[in-house]
Amino acid sequence: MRARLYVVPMSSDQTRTAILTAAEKLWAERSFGEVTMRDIVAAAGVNLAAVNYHFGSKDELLAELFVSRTTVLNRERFAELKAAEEAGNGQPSLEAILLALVGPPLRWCLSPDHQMSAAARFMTRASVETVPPIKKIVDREFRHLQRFATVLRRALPSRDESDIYWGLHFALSMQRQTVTDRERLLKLSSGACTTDDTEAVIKRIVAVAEDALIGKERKPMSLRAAAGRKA
Amino acid sequence: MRARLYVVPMSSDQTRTAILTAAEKLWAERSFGEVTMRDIVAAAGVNLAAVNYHFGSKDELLAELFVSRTTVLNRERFAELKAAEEAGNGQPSLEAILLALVGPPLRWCLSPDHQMSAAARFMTRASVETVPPIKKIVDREFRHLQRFATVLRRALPSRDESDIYWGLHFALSMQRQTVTDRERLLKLSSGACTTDDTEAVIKRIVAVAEDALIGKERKPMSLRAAAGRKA
DNA sequence: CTTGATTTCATACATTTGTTTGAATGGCAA
DNA sequence: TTGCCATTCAAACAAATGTATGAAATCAAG
Repeated sequence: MRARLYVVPMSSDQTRTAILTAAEKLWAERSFGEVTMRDIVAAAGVNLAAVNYHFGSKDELLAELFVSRTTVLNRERFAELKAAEEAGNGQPSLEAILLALVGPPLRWCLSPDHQMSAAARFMTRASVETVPPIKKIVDREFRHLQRFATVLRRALPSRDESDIYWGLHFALSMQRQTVTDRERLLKLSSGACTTDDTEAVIKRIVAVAEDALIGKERKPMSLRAAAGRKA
Repeated sequence: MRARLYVVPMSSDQTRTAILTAAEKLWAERSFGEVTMRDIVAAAGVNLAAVNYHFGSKDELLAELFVSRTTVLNRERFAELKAAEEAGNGQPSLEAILLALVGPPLRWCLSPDHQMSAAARFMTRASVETVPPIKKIVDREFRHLQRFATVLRRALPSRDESDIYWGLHFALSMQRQTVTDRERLLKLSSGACTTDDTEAVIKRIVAVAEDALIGKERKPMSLRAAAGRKA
């Protein structure tokens, strides 16, 4: 083909976007330190100096990308939550709350759109990253989770504080590990655990999280020695 | 103090152990690439060349450490599983199976012993690492999880293949995220979610995993719009 | 077309990285 | 002691990393 010996300059925004896209894709699969600037610019098809020119530094690129995604994710979550609140006259159902919490990131991850899928994996990977710019942003995330805790508390007045937070923690645990381990789970189960039906997966996780939060007024039927009650 | 200007040579084993201990502690908190050999040898109080001399390379150090911990962890898990099988005349209870799966790593993590605690965090961090030597070892882990899947299948003959693996996945999800997010959860809940009572935490996770695996013959009582059945 | 600001580019820079080297040190058996 | 092997050590190595530089190229306005 008529290879471009000299790359035709993109409009500034195109270069920025190309970098962000490439970086996200790479960081979705490898950790921050393992992805070099040269990897990024190669994948983006731009010059090495472009990252520093447009973002200042590698750290700032990561921060900007992470903030950007976090903002969108939170917007989606709270939009769903708000819709559920209105549908329930101010008091959303437990199921609706959990759907608003774990639905958006799972839909990203399981989406056939590679970009969204990468975004979800990037976010979960970045949130365990210990590089300074991330830690700061992740800490800010607390505020958002607190709001979910508040709504959950109202929906489950009989449960005490720790039950609420443990339930929140378990819901997020399943969501996050599903994002990161989707492939592994598929292999482990020899293909039994597909994630083709996104909403089915989400419902499955929400159902378990519901049970975790509601507690056990369920009585077992099968072969189970009397499960020790919480000491 | 009488500082050793020239470090008194340790017996070979002491140096090896010091390196392993230091590396594990550092890798429990930062990712593979973010911890340098100089960090490790400084923390271990040994010479820079010691790592290469005793382990060959940074990769091999990581691999040896990871294999070592994995071996011990699996031994503990299967010892508990075997004990449960014998106690149940070949058929361990669902609770016992899950206890054998998530109990050991959680006991490590929540242990007051800093070494064990670091080991647990190191393992979960390492298992998401993408550096080649780890990927190979993690893949080998499949065999072990398969054995848990087999036992679970026998304990729950009515549930189909995917339910078993999803349940396994959820149990491990909660276990892993609890190991990595213990501190965050404590802060998020303003101290409500303590992990002082290790066995209580384990029971909590096992209980949720049980519910996930048994399914829902529970009927809700509270304010819940008819939960949409799987479309 | 010319001008001036913006963006791209090849190249170079200073650090930091994992690793290697060869001399020095220690313990221990002969 | 002597000699030998394993270990430790300071120093240096090449390679890779993030960043900076100044010239070239591009674009938009006059």
